[in-house]
Amino acid sequence: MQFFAKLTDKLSSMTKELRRSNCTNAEWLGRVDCAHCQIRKLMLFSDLPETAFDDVLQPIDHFIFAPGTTLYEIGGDDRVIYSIRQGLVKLLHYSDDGTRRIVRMLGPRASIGLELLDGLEGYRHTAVTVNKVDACRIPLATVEELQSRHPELCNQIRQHLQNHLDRADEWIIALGAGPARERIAHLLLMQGELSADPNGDIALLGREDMAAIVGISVETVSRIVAEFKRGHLLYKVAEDLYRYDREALQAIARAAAD
Amino acid sequence: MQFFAKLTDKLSSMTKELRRSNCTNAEWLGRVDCAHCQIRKLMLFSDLPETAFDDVLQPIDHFIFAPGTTLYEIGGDDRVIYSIRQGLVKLLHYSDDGTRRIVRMLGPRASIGLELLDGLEGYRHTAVTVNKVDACRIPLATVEELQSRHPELCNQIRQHLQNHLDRADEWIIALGAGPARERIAHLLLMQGELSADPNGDIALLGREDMAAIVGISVETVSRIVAEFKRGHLLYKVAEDLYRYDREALQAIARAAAD
DNA sequence: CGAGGGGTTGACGCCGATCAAAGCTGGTGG
DNA sequence: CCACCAGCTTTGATCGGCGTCAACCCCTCG
Repeated sequence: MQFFAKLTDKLSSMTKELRRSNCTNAEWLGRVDCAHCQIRKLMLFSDLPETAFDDVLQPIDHFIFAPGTTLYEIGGDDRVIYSIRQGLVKLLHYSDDGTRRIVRMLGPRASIGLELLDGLEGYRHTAVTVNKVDACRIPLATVEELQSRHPELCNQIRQHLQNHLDRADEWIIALGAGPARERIAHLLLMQGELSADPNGDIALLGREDMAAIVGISVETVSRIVAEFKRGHLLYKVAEDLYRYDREALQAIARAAAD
Repeated sequence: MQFFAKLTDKLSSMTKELRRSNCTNAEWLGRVDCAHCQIRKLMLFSDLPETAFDDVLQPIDHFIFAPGTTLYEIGGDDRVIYSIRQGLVKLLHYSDDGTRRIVRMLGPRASIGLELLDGLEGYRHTAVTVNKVDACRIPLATVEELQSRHPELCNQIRQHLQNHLDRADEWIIALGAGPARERIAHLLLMQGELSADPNGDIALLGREDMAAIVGISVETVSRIVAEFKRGHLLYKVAEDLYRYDREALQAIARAAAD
């Protein structure tokens, strides 16, 4: 009996997920057991004791999302947030003429959708996976429940928000002004720092995404990236993996902007 | 005895303030009695009961700062935050070539300096008053003390951070891309919405500040603003107070960006 | 009265947007 | 297996917007 309840629950989670994902499929990895999560100490719930998760009412699910999957849409309110374990998620905003602007790029350890805690406005952006993304989907009610029992969670949430804010400011300063080549240099350097790779190797984004990030045209991005490649400031070290000349890029980036 | 302690305390507050204010003077209005503050319900401490302030260890002071006063500097850590009651404060970032970029513009009800709660990194920006600014200076220790006794304060802080974040995103989307005239139009509209004035009348910023906000040159800003004035999209209604043609500016702003 | 700071305007050149077309790659179906 | 196509990247040509340098105006303040 219990078994059936759990099963239908699982299935409804999956189909709901599949419906929301407009592009591709999501692979459900199972109900999460946070208490024994290997990387919990790095994530949103790092401060909580293991016992905190014993009796949460709404379950946390663990997914792997294919590239290009929409996790949520601006204005929507699925009552869930996502904690990213692996991969990249872009937060975007569509202007009414169809122009897309990428506002933030989030990787491992980040949480997205926290703006729902604020009340009735819904998600502030559309969130789309860039890579294959490994993430936990946490019901908002669960966050609120945990917070009411463990007020220290609030500090963790605050730090996550502060982190978003710092990234947004960096975005404005480094990617929002100055000549195109400086912005691209900044972008590559930022990606390198964000990268999980010890060498700082990065997976180049599509030109369209890069254009939407730094706010210039696709052609210009392509020209500059191609130029970097020709000058060996950027070269392939593996399939979908590029290494860059940090010194040189920093010199370009520093030319006129921070 | 107690009286003298308080007095010297006051004086040290004042001189410290005067030292930090590199441009102009700050007028000290006195120690604050939050419990009876007329506008507390609108501010950071809105959720707290009146009794919460009975025995805070470090005092909250109330100042009026002259235009151009530096409240704090990037990287510094004065262990205080400011709650803005009236006026405008700009948060800026200097690039190493001397370029300034204004990252946020904050008015009544906003709190600045909350990033100190996060730990050891200090202020993330330099904060400078634009107008005459009426603000309360709250020691960080007081915030932490109040929060430990009233965990619900954390939600209020979270909302303030979320608000900053929303503003930053808006900044990126509306002011960080698109042709110069669209950005200026957006800027004026944003100012109008921020304005306390019921008609949405605004005090025009200096051209240099506007340039640092939208990331274009002073001359271009001047040209565009002058053009707006010539076309009566923008006209003076009083000393230092301008009204704008909302429809027309929105049309310009919508041309290609949000 | 002169000096200085902020705003406006003009002239010129370059960066980057736009339009257009040609490689390149992977997928699909014959 | 190859032909073909679609999508992405690269490259070229052209043109307009905006940065830059410079002069001038206006106002305030010493």
